[in-house]
Amino acid sequence: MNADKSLFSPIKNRRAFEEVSLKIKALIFDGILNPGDKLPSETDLARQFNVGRQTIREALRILELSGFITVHKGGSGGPIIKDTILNTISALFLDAFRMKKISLEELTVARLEIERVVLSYVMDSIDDSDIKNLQENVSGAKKKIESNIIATEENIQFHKLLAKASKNHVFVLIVETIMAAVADFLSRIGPDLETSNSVVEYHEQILKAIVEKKREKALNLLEKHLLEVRRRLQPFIDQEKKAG
Amino acid sequence: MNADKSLFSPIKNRRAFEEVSLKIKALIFDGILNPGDKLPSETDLARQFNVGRQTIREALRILELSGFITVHKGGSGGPIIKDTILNTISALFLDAFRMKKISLEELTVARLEIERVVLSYVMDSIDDSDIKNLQENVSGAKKKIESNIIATEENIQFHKLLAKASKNHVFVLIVETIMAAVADFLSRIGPDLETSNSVVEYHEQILKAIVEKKREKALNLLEKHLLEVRRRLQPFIDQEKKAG
DNA sequence: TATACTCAGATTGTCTGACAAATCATCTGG
DNA sequence: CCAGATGATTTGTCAGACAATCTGAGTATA
Repeated sequence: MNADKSLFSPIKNRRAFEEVSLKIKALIFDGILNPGDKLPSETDLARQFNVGRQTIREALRILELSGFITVHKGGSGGPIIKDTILNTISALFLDAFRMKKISLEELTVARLEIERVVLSYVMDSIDDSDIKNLQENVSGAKKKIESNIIATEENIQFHKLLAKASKNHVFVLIVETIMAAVADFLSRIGPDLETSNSVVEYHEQILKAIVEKKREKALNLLEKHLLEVRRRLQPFIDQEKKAG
Repeated sequence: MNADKSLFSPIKNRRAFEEVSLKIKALIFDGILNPGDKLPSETDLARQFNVGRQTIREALRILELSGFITVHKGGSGGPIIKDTILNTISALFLDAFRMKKISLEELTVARLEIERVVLSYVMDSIDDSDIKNLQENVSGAKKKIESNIIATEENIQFHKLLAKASKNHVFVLIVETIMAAVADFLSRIGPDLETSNSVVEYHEQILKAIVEKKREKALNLLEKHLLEVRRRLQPFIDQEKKAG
């Protein structure tokens, strides 16, 4: 029964707008269309593909949501090829988290393990530019805390910068995705100033250990930091389980 | 300059179809619409939202691509709420891989590290049903090999089943995503029968070690297996670097 | 009774034409 | 050289129409 599928592929089930979006995607994959390039206007595309404008628009919606293009209104506007496709993935993951397909506990467990791995790569691959970015992040966060302002944004960013220092796009993608979900959750519970301060202090120590090339110390600090985060989230995890 | 954004949020920059898709998404998040539920027809939705049908269609395209709904033609067809949103993420990741935003080397490195972590969780959380699935997978692959048929599909599936046994949806998602990219790559280079056979033998040994609860042995086997895979891919990694 | 066929209704898929809104490049007056 | 008006371009949206497709009920047939 499995053989049928490979022997008789569907004749032509695709809708026109799918066909169009696939064709444009193929042009991008093949390097014929490159980031920054402008696509023709909707009317032109409709004429060239010999379909209606509505069909083109639905194809553009797909390409837009997939992160391949952005669309601008007005004179000399229109669709242009984007260079960043990666960040669109986090949005979908966040949807999944919101739909409770992923629990807070699963998220924190996975985060702990993955960040540990990432940090061990960071120890070998970090460069001066990464260190500078991280230092600016921490000092910016400290400044906020001194003015009694919660530094959630910087604290999330710290982990993304760390991932970037691993020089592996897969790690970057995974961490960004996880942190997007974490940020969404934090925005709902609203962390207090004292927590935010404690987090910044951990970040500072971790960064210091990284700069001093003290591998074990950095890993231990990260683990303590994330376990501490986990401890603070525990009530919510319990609550989720009870509601589940 | 950052404050502006939070103090004065845009009045109403959203396009109508975005508004519609967000509203429907919200209904799903809030549990008012549940998987299996049917949405009204496009014409009805247009009337209820007081917009044109084209606007509704563009909103539906977004929801469809995001994995929230499927759409069926014909009588008593129309859009219905889906229950699986997770698998749509792999598709986007695959796009990123194809666009060379992610290199084969980054992918194999990340895979090695993540599968190692996942396996260590599997050792504690695996149950009889998982073991049964894995055993069926391996025996199915062996049968194929005996008939001189390459068992790529089963070999990919093995790692997904392993992730599932970790009982953590985040791990499942990450592994499925990575394996989708691996499968795409393998389909392009077409692995030979001998490689496929070697892979199946590794899987068999790994599964045996898991069942026997020999943690270290299982982890060592997995590492050897993935390093072996890496070795076989090395020519392509070099080639990619040269082309870079 | 059970099976196969037909047909009407519903729904998506697509095209065309139209107009409003937004944006940019250019021109114009100071 | 700069500020504002202006026209052209392009997206965003609506309305109406028709084809393609699917469902399900009804009907004929064995």
